[in-house]
Amino acid sequence: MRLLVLDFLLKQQAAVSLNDLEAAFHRADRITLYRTLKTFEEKGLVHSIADGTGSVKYALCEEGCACAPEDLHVHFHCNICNETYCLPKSRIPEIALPENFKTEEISLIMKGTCASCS
Amino acid sequence: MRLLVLDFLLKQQAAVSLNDLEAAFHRADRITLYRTLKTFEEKGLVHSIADGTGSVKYALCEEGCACAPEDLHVHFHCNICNETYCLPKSRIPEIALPENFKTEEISLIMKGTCASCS
DNA sequence: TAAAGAATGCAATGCAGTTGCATGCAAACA
DNA sequence: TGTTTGCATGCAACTGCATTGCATTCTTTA
Repeated sequence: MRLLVLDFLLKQQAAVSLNDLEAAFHRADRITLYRTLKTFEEKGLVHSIADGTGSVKYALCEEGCACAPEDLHVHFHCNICNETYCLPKSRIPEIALPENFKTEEISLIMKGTCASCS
Repeated sequence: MRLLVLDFLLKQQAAVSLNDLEAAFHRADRITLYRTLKTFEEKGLVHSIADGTGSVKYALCEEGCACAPEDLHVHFHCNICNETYCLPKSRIPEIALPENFKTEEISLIMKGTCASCS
């Protein structure tokens, strides 16, 4: 089952939600898919993206992607096709913070129209 | 009631969730507070922040804050005190996007430790 | 004062995420 | 080879937050 999910993820251009997975594997149980994603996330295979749509998306980590602050990329949510894409080439620039603020995580979500829909 | 909520918001340093409001106004109905926030948001008085904690936070808009892409500030969520702050002085820098991607909204959430908790 | 419109409160719904428990499979071990 | 142990799967149920419908109350205005 996990192999099937991994295979499915490899074929995706966009990040997938639990619902997407469920639709693709209608024979499998929602819970199993959920736990599969959680396991993948723990092992560092995928990272989760809260794109503000209410449902968390998951995408495969790139080679050497530690999903750590120093290796963060931008996520783009298209309002037309409702897909969320990783933009590994768009790095998050350094942000000036007030004194004594320590960053552990950064999440940058852009919303608009993607290349396919414009 | 709306005046009370507005007054409460004015006193806050951090963004408030619906639960925060409910705790502060335990005499008022959750739904009323919810609709009050929605109304404020529609009118441009507050902006909503999805900080990834599962509950949406609201904060008063600054003077002249159009909450538009060109006027976006950073939000900071402290993992210790669980508060979410607006950092109006930390502007979101220009991000290089792939060809034909059009941005309409940007949301940048940083997580870590705030000044009070460090 | 009467009527119209808006605000409030109660109840109920929907959805996403999550957990507990029982079952089944498969590898490790005696 | 038979047993045991651990993990994966599936079902059911629960939680929390957001949201809507409907009835009631308040306010405004003619």
